[in-house]
Amino acid sequence: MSTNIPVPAAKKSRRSSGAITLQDVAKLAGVAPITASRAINKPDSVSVEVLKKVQAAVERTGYVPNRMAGSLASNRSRVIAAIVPSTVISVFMQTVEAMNNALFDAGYQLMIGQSNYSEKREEALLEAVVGRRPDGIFLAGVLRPGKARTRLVAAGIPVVESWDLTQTPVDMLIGFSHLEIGRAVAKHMMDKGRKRFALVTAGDERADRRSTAFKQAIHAAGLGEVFTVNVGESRTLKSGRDALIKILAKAPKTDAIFCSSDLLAMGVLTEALKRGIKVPKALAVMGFGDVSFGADIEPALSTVRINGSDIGAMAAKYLMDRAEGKAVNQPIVDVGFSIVERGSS
Amino acid sequence: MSTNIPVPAAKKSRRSSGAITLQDVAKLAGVAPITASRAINKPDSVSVEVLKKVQAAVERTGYVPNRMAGSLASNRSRVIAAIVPSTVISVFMQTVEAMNNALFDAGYQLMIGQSNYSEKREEALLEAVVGRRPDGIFLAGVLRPGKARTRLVAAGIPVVESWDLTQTPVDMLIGFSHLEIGRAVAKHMMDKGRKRFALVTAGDERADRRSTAFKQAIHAAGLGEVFTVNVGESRTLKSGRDALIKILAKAPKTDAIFCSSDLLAMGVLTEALKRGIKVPKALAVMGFGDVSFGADIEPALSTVRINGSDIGAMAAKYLMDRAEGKAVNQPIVDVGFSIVERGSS
DNA sequence: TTGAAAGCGCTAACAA
DNA sequence: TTGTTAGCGCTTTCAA
Repeated sequence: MSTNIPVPAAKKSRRSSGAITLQDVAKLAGVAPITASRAINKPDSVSVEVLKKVQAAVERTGYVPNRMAGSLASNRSRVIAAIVPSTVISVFMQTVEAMNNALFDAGYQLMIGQSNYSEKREEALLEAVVGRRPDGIFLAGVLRPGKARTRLVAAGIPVVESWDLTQTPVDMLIGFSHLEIGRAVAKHMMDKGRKRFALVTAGDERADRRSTAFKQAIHAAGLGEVFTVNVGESRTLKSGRDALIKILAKAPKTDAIFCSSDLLAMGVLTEALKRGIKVPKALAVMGFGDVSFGADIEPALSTVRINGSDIGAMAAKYLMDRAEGKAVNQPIVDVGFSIVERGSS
Repeated sequence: MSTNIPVPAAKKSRRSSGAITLQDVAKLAGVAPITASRAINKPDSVSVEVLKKVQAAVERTGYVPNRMAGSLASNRSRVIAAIVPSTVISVFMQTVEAMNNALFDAGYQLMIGQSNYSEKREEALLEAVVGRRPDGIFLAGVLRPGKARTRLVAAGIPVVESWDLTQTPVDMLIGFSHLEIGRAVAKHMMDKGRKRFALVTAGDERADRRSTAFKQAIHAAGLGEVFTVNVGESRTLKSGRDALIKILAKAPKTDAIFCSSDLLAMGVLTEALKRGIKVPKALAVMGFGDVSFGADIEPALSTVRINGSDIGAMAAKYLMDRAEGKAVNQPIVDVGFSIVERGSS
């Protein structure tokens, strides 16, 4: 039995990958490569007859277009890159999920890089990512001035910075104010009649800003020192437990604790539970991020809610719009936050 | 002041992206493009003099190599694609994190797709991903026979399937036996003297297999029915709480519950705590996955531990080895699991 | 509606 | 060690 189906196993030339190409499909369909390309990408621009022939050829050969070649020729990769500090139990993953869903539906693909909260690594990642010529870059955070920032501006790739505000975004920005969050949490706690405050905070810049604003608001109200435990890179539940132990030892009269993440707050709750400290009666606890299960633990965790999915969906839309040459109406968006009062405060 | 630095703003040709190219760098350095390429990619293969000139030109122009063009020419993308069911609080993210770290260090990039536990979407994702010509594909799970599988085999791209075992992997496999896990958990609980069992399980195939094996082991020991709550797609802590309520209503004598995820198990623990049910005295609870904070909650969660990071690191290594033409010694690996006995069982 | 030609920016292959 | 040439597989441009 003879067949015209190209045999991928037998490489055609030294350099070829051996895979079925548009060329093969075109030959089989008896049309020019560009016509086959049109039939596949813009079926409307081609006669029904040609369309059928090409589709048959695609089916028969199992042709999968090489998007890398297409991207090179069209200067559009349909790839969006996201750079996040962490991919495990991270508040950013909701955003990534929402982006990924929106992108997939539009035929885009997501590249992901994790900086592990290291600025140096973020720069290296950015450099690597720019080399891939993505149509857009999403950053969980705001880029500090520096080489990477300069380069990103020069590259002219659409960028969405997020999860923060700045007067000088590289390009687009979808964020909220950490300063206002610190104040709002302080106000919430003071309104509840709390008098002695503590902070449990991870060592990153945004958490620092929430903490600082929190402290300032407390001081402004004349409510004295805020005992602070910095857990550094250790953003674990265990760190939250240990932090409460420290607080109990050094500032035993504390009646309200603001944690820089929900996981840390859960640690505080866990340790409080173990020691029989009544929450919220004797101690109010608030987290940050609104982890999905925070509402269902006991006591339910009060927290600061950020609509991470919204950020992701908007970022995807903005980036794709820009990739397609459309202007983005409102390139700087403050999505705000909400104080979610539940059982723990 | 005159300068030879190419101006990216002024596009050179209609088609060009306008970015600095290797050509520009080569011209500025006074060498051929291929020589500039060598200076950048294999500095050892070039004279010190040339190296310096090229580096200076790169520095001066801010050149970032276009990896897409490089990939097309060399037929090596240095991209690995990972397809996972979910990216949020998912047991797979540890694996993704480990892969991402290993890949980044070697100059690779990770594309990520989420199937949302849908087989249909997984197929679509696979098709899209193959078009990007990644050097390797990582799958969280084993691919069922079907069109996608056939196509993947035909594409000849190195593949690692994972988190499961099969006699017929597409290519490489790094997994463990869900059947043995079900048995081991049953044995663990029976050894502890438990008599009446329940299951709280999400609606996916691997969880089903653990559950079935668990039930069979219980039956084989003559210990009667296992009351089962299927939470479907709702893999939340809340579902775990609701499940315990159901169990208490329909099978109140239950003294041991095996949950298909740690989050479900935490839900069971939470509800038990609220109702004053003593864990582990009156009720033993086990989860699956060993979420990072399971050891630090109260009571600490007994679970089945999978070394997700190991899977990720191995997968990255295997895939890169294969991309570089090396053979992989042991393409099928059973990484096993361990029963982690903590406070809840 | 279809096609021919000419790249996209890089590297493999071969030659000097 | 360096360079010339010829692609990689696709799409833009221009012409019929």
